[in-house]
Formats: sequence, C-alpha cells, structure tokens
Amino acid sequence: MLISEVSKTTGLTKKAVEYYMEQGLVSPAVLDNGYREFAESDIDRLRKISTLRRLGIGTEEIRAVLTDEAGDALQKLSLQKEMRVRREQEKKRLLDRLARGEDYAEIDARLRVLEQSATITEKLLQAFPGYYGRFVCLHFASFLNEPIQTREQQDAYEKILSFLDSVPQLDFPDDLRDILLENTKQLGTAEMMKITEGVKTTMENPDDFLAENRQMIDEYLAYRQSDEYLASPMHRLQSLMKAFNSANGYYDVFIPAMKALSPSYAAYHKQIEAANEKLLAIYPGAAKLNS
Amino acid sequence: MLISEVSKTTGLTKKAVEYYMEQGLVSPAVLDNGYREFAESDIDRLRKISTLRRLGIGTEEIRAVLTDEAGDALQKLSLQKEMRVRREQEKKRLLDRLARGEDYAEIDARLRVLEQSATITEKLLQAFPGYYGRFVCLHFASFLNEPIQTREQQDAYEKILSFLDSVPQLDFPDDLRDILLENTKQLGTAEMMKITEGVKTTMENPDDFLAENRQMIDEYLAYRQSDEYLASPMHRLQSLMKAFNSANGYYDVFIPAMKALSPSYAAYHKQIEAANEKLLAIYPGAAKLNS
DNA sequence: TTGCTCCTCACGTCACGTGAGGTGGC
DNA sequence: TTGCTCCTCACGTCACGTGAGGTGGC
Repeated sequence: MLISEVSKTTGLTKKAVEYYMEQGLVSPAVLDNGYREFAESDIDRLRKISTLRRLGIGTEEIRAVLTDEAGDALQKLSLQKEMRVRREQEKKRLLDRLARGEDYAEIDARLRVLEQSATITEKLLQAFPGYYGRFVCLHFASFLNEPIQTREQQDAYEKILSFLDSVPQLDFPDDLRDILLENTKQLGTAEMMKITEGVKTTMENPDDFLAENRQMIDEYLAYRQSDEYLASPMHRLQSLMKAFNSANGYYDVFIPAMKALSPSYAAYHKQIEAANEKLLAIYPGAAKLNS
Repeated sequence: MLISEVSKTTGLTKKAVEYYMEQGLVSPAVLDNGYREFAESDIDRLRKISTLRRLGIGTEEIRAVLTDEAGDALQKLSLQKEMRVRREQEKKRLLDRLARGEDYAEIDARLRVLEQSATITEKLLQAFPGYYGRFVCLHFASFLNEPIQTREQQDAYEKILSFLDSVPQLDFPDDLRDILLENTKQLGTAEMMKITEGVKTTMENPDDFLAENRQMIDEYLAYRQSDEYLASPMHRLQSLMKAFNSANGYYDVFIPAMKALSPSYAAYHKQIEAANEKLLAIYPGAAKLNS
C-alpha cells in the first residue's frame, strides 16, 4: 500500500506518516523506484500511533507503549494523565476566580502550590518504576497541597527534587517484574486511590482497626513469618525494594524532607508511628510498617 | 528597573520577557545606552502575564485579557478550559481502557466522537459572542456525545462546521454590551450549567411546570407585553439576536443540521415544540420559545 | 583591565503543515 | 506529452531555551 492510501485508511496526513518514519516508529519497505510500500503490520502500527497521539501522548512515549507488551507503559501514562487532568481542573477553578475579579496575587500563590506539587509528582513517577512508583506517586501527591512559606520548607523542597533526580534506575529481575505486572494489571488509578484512602482512614483510628481485625492481623503476621512467604517472590520483592530504598536515602533523605515540607505529611507520619507502636505493643514480634 | 531585577521579581526568564516585548505585550522605555527600563506598570503587566501563561493561556489570548477591562475574555477562557478539561478527563478514561487491554478500534471510535464534539463546541464559542455564546456552547455541547454513523449525519456535521465558520462577527452596540456584561458577570460556568440542566428537566415535563407555575408565567408573559419590557435594553437585545440569527441561517441551517446530526438533540427539540404548543393552547397570545 | 550586565542575532525544540522542485508511472 | 503520485528538501509554527558575540558600567 502506497502512502496516499495509507493516509486515507489511517486518517493521518502524509507528513505525519513521514514524521513517524523519521522517528523510527514505522519502517515500511522501500521499492526500487524509491516508493514506500506499507505492509498491513505498518498500517496497524500507524493506527495505534494515531489513537495514542490523539489521546495526547508524545512520540517518545508512544515508542515505549509499542515496544512494551506488558502494558505497564500505558498504566504509567494513565496515572500521569490523571494527575495532569486534576491539575488542569484546579487551574480552571483559578481561572474562574480571576474571571470573578479576584486578585492576581492570590491566584498566583495557589498556582505556585500547584506547580510545586506537579514537579514532585512527575519526578516521583519517573524515579520509581512500575506499579510501585504509581503508588508512591499517588500516596505523596495527597500531601502536597500546602504552600511553601518558610526557609526550611524551601530547603526541603529542593532536597526532594535533587533526591528524586539522583535516584538510580531500579530494574527488577525479569521474573519479579512479570509477577508484579501479573498481579497489578487490573489496578487502575481509581482502585489505587481507594487503597491509599483506606490506609489513611485506618491510620486515623488504629485502635479500632487493631481491635476489629484481630484475626486477620494474626493471620497476616503469621504468614509474614511463614516459610511460604519467605520463599515467595513477594518477599524477595519487598526486601529488594527495602534495600534499594535504604541504599539511596529514601528513609534518611526523602522521608525527613517530606516531613519538613508538608505539615499534613508530618501529621500522617506521626499517626503511622503511633500505629506502629501500638502494633508492636500487641504483637512484639511484628516488623515495622512502612512509609 | 533593569531586566535582571525584573526577572527576579516576576519569576520570568529574561528570554520570556524579551519574547513578550517582541509580541508587544509590554513596552518598557529604552534608555540612551539601549538598556530597557521597566516601570512599575510594566512589572504589574508582566506578573499578570506570568500568572495567565501558567494557567495555560496563549499570548494572543493574554493580549485580549489585558485589553478587555470588562472581564469577558476571562469568562470565555474559563468556559473553554472547562470544556477542554472535560475532554481530557474523557481521554484519560479511554487511556485507562486501553491500559486494561481493550481494543484500539473501540477506543478510536470513542475518540472520534470526542473530537467532533470538540470541533463544534470550539467553533460555537468563536462564532457567538460573550455571554450568549457561552450559553449556546454549553447548551449544544450536551447533545454531542453520539457517533456519526450515517451519511446524513456526516453531511449535517459538515454543514454545521461551514455554518459556524461563516457566521459574521456580531458586535453589540456598546451600551447593550455593557448592560449584558453587568448582568452576567457573576454567572460562572457552574451556574450556567445548572440553568441549562433546569431548562432540560422542565421540558421533560412541561405540563407539571405549566400547572405549578401558572402565576409566574402569567406575570412573565404580561411583562413581555409591557411597555417597560418593550422599552428595555433586554428587548432590544432579544430582537437584535433574533434578527441576526434569522439573517444568518441559525434557524434554517444550524438547527435542522443539529437535529440531523444528534438524535438526542432531535428528541429535545420535539419536547420544546410540544411544550410550545401547550403554552400556546393555554396562552394564545404568547410568543414562541426558542431553540 | 576585569567581571558583570546588557544587547541582538542565530539556532533548537515538538509534531507536524505548507509549499517548492524534481522524478516516476500510465 | 499530460496529469497524477511519489520523493526530498526548506522553512514555518508556538513560547520560549541555549548559547555566541559584542557593548556598556563600575
């Protein structure tokens, strides 16, 4: 199939197709006369490219989506879009307030909070891979709605940025990666948000939770001690993550900086520590909870 | 104030400031040595530009916002953003579905509906000015969620586009424009949506409405006949709009094409006509309702 | 003279759009 | 030969970023 027909069937312009060729997203065969012959597989690819582009995805990300069969790239893009849409929604509200005659200075201050939050969330998503990164991103994003007002907060903010910029790439061993993907494939952003929200409300009242879920906790703690768990990929994954985080300053740099930056996160962290103490009081052998 | 200090106090880069100068958005004084001297008024302007830009507004639109004192430009941008955010939200959902393994073809079809709706709503907002245009845009947008499946729909779609592209600019006389602005300043998109929704539910059950609001309708119809109304700017505005719409094919081209394009709009239109008949049966002298 | 700021080009970005000029197929 | 398609440049878009090279102030 020559380019005009390709253009007709895919809805892309010739120039767009040529651009994707230049970017190496499609590589049709070239005939003797120099004409390009597009195979069915090329058309398929171009159709996918067209859909993804119109969904707002850039060419580099499209490349990632087309090479990754597992679908992890799309999940990441989905969360990224979710966060962006939320920000745009907030910007729309600010625009409304401007239209109603509110002061530029006030709107500007709100906008700055939004931008700082955006910077951190985007970097979180880049720094931490896959499912784990998406979770971390969602989790911390909910504590980033407060303005930077003190010198300490500004310092903490900069520390967080340079921390996130310097985290090395963590590549899971292939088998672990596959298992993780298998187990988290159905977890969209909506479900993830529910989980993080659930954890948050639990932490507000750990006593109730500990009292009401005694049996479940017993079973879970027993499982964590069991040979079955210790031999499971989940355990390998957990220790891998923990070692990685320890080695890179997640606990020593990032968490303290988050506490210094965000009062709401500091409060949440205190709740977690309190919950941990209570848990240890009841189950002296239990390991500490995270983050 | 020289450019470095300007850059520091506004948070803009020098290059950005130079770009805005090139675009004519700021025009600082130039000293003998060629240096630019920014006055407080320039700084103010640059601050506003910065806020607006970070809210996602382009330079041309910023120019409009800065020259229009009435705030109508911001209202328009706010609605535009509202519609865009909604679309991005829908795109996010489609991306989610792709991530869950749904077929590209199905997603692509949905995306096309979204794009057609976007094209029409954007053009509506451009074609009709001010408050009236925003209302029209919101109103019709709610009927644009169905796919184009027949040749007739495709034709209607194209008719609508060429209609909207050819509508001449309607400029209200200054006094009318000011009155309109004064009366609609507090009407944000949220309020406008409530009104359109209200009208829609009323039309679903015109009998109830006619029965329950007898007195109000009486008074309103009497008012519409009164000298007070006939001498009011609102009446002038109404007849101006009606004449404009008649002259440009709003009733002969646009409305029929909308009916042909959107089954849900056709159904709504029938409801309106039925309601009109009932109204005329009870109040033979009443004028017809619109759109 | 040195180190700093200021100025004005020129070229790059991203995902193409818009021609221009030349070749191939029928 | 004509009209059509195909090819490859080259330059433009938008809101700046990134230097380069030259001048002014202290």
